[in-house]
Amino acid sequence: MQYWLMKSEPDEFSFADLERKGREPWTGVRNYQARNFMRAAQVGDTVLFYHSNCDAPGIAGLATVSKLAFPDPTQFDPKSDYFDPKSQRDEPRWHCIEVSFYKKFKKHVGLETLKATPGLKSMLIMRPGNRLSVTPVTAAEFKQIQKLGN
DNA sequence: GCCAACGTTGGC
DNA sequence: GCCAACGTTGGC
Repeated sequence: MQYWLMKSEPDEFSFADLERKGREPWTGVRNYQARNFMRAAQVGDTVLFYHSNCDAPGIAGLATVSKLAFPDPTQFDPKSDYFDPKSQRDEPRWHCIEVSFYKKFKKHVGLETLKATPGLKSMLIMRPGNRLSVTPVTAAEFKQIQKLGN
């Protein structure tokens, strides 16, 4: 059982959107490190859903991984923003996972709260300039964040 | 809108 | 394989 933090811009796709839809294929990740983390994700892993690039950056709630990594269909779609002409169908460059809504936090855990919590200073998301949209979270970090949210 | 950080690209 | 230029991310 692993824990992950996944970023999304709420203008594009928010935690409320996930709650409404139930599940969502996490397409459009075009960063090798983030892709590798998704390839490592297992069904049942827990996901911290982070809102980035918005008025109130922070963690809105929890999701779960509901499908193992599979080829991201948007890489083959010329009409998609995420189209990658260099990716071959028999050797797809990009993968995505499916995430499902799990639980809303009672309290939104804001970035400033994460920053103010000593045990969370090591989180990758805290690193200045970090741009990974998928990052692993340790069990200890997860426990603390869950406490903050409930 | 600014700007620091960092991944990617491409010339050499 | 180096590295400058460029684009993007994301907090502020």
